[in-house]
Amino acid sequence: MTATSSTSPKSPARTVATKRERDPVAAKQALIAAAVAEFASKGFAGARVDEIAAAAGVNKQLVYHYFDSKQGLYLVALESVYAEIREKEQKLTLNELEPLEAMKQLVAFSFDYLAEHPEFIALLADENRSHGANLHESERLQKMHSPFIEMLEATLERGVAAGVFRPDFDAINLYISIAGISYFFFSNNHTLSAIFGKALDARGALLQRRRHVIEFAINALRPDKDVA
Amino acid sequence: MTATSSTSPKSPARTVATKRERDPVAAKQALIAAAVAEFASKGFAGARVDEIAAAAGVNKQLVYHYFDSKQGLYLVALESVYAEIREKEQKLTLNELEPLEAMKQLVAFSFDYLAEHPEFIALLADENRSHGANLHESERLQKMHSPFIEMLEATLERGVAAGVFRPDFDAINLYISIAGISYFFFSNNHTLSAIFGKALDARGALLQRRRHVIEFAINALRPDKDVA
Amino acid sequence: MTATSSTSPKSPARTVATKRERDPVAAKQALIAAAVAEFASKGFAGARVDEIAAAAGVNKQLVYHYFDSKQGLYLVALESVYAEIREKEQKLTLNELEPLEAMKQLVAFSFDYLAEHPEFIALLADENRSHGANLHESERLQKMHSPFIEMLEATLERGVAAGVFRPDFDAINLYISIAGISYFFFSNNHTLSAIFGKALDARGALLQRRRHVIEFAINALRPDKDVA
Amino acid sequence: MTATSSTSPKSPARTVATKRERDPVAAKQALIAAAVAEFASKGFAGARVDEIAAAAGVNKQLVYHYFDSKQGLYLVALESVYAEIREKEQKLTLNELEPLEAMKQLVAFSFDYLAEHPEFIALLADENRSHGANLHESERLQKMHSPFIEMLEATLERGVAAGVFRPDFDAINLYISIAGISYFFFSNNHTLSAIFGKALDARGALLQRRRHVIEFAINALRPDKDVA
DNA sequence: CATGAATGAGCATTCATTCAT
DNA sequence: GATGAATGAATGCTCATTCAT
Repeated sequence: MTATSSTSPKSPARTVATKRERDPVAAKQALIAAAVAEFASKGFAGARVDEIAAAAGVNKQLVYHYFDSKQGLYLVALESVYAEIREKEQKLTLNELEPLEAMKQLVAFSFDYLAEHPEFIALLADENRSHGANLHESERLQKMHSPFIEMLEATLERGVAAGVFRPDFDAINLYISIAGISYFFFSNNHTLSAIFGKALDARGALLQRRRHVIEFAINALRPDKDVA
Repeated sequence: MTATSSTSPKSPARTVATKRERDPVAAKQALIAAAVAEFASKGFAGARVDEIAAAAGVNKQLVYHYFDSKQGLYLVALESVYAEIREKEQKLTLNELEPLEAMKQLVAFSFDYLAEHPEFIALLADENRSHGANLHESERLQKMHSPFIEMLEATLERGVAAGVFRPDFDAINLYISIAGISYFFFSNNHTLSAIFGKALDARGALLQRRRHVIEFAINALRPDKDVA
Repeated sequence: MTATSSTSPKSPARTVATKRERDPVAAKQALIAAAVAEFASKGFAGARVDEIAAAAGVNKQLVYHYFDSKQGLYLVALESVYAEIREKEQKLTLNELEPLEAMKQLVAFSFDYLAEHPEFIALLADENRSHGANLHESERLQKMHSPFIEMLEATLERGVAAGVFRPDFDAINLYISIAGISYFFFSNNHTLSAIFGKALDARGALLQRRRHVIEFAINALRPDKDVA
Repeated sequence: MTATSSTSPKSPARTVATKRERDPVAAKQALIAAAVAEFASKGFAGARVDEIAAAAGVNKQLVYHYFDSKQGLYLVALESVYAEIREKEQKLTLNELEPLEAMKQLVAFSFDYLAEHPEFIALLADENRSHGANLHESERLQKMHSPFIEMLEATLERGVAAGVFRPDFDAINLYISIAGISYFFFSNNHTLSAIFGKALDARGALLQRRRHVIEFAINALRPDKDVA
């Protein structure tokens, strides 16, 4: 990666002293990206600082320079995956859609995001095994409130008002249920495939699951009857 | 746990107690129990053979004597937690209940089991991070077919026939959805608590979730309308 | 090996109580044979008691029962290979041959024995690395005087008297030289093969070496001149 | 040995001495020297990485840093002893001597080198027990062709041409014989001493053997007769 | 900032040996 | 005697982290 190229070792005029041969920001980003990948595939304990540095193409010392410790790097990696999903969530604009369609998009989004970000799931799993210790430590993470839950709440209310959603569900439980039907499929894809003897990571199974998830969630939300 | 059971010192007065109750089966069980706990709380890579042996109250070498390697012990630990849930599943007798009630019990069971067995979730998570590698290796695990899915299928069919369940869902997707709404709540309890700023592991939150889960699932299963 | 067969567990009359289900002598022999092989191929430190017992088809405990320790077994193994060569040496009857022919046979014997007993060389090498520690410990080994050296001495004297051997060599130095030209070829066969890029363990190389060895030794022994 | 050399503390007054002289080359050399000694006296399997590092006065991890594994260190140790003898051999200049004298020097050299380098013998022995496995692996070792054999061949040819050596011996066999009469004396010094009840490692025995070795070899090389 | 060297604590695993049955 | 269980002291090797340049 960030190779040693970058020419000009001793340029006659070192105008900008702050920016030397390497780009600190790029190095940092490379480390975080490598960390996310390594922590996701090996877990915190299984991940190796050496390999993260090597994968990022930087010296191991930089890890300690920038992040103090393996733990520190893990924290930033965690923040980075959270930041990314929050950013994606921001882009959802549902207020103009009618409740049913908006809800479908929310369900679809939570499915699609997980489908494309297995590292998010892996990091979450490790974080939960350690009782969310890092989450509690990070102030930044605390502040990254999810707009998703608010959109969901707004959409839910609109739908209830419009009579297309049943009023029994609170937003948090609904969120967990909607996320859960997608999350479990991805988080446990391998064990489920083994148990059912069916390749649930195949393209077909994925698309089929996506349809089911939306249908299942929407149906659960439907009001009891269209009482006359 | 630490096999302190083992009643009956045989002779009422044993002047010099044998240093250790020589009981291979107990030692093995103690190791497995300790392994389940350690692997669940630290993950495979984070778990320490030393600590497992210490927790089991046996010599570390016995791990290798009985299980060949840390990996071997992990495999048996995994099998043991699977065996336990399969055993519990066997005890469910739903054929005499009417479909709706049977389905409620299935949903409740999948919630209650996870509530009481956080180590099951933790081991599953680690296993999925490694792409179910151990699951694939173990023949015993392959043979531990879940009766749950069959019960679910039978119940689903009965309910569809009786007109109380919609016919659109296949059993596998339904299973994943039902399991998912419970699983995600427990597997991600800590991160969810942090995000929502709400103690989701509190007794009240648990009971409330349980009610929601059943209601959500049952509702999703309801047929489209009671068309006249 | 020494299988569990051996029938008749509870014969009505256990006349000979000393000989039970197994044959202690056979077990001991099997252990020694296995030990010779294992120690020869792995060295003392590299040899594994477990594997020796397994190869002998007996329980590991027997090693300690019969030989006290790994070291004890090694000692007996060493004695056994010495005993074997001494026994073979005993069978040489050279007094009736004329000195030259007798000497040729001595040289040939020392070559042939080594050719057929690589384990002897291997054990000697390990023993010498540890400064012959075991040799010094064993009284039995001390007593196993080699008849070879005496035969050599007698033959040498006869030849000198007959004018066919030069008188300058003492028997011990001669013995070492004769043994050395064969021993080095076998003991260092692999490194020599590597250095010379030639398979010195091939049948042809062996026969050629045998001829050379005899010729070289006999020639060295020839008196200075047939001075008139 | 323990790299205490390293003169020059540069600045005359260094208030706080650096904890350890940071000198990779010295550390490496110290490790190799310690490895040669340890492997020679204990064999590969008996040698302890801990003790090698301790003897070299460096951290154990450096073994793995520089040599990857115990095996890797062993290989380098082996290469180092080979390199040393090759270097010594290079210094022999025999072309100007007459064949007989040159041959005497060759024989004497092969005796003297072994006399002074018991570790060479010990490492060779272990290497041969493992069928020269390491020798085959090392490219560097393959390339360290011995000039000795070529000198021997040249000297032999010159002597044959001059009529002072018999023409029957090929250089390889001759090399093995010459090396063998010295090697065996040293390699098996302890067992020979035990068998003969004579301290063959004593100064006197050594000198006497040296004389014998030269005489024996030269005599073996003499042509059949000074035929008139 | 960058780099290789160095450290120390720890980790899975091995092994000769002993114990209990 | 025979067997599996058990032990404790290692043993080769790893890893996060720090140092020196």
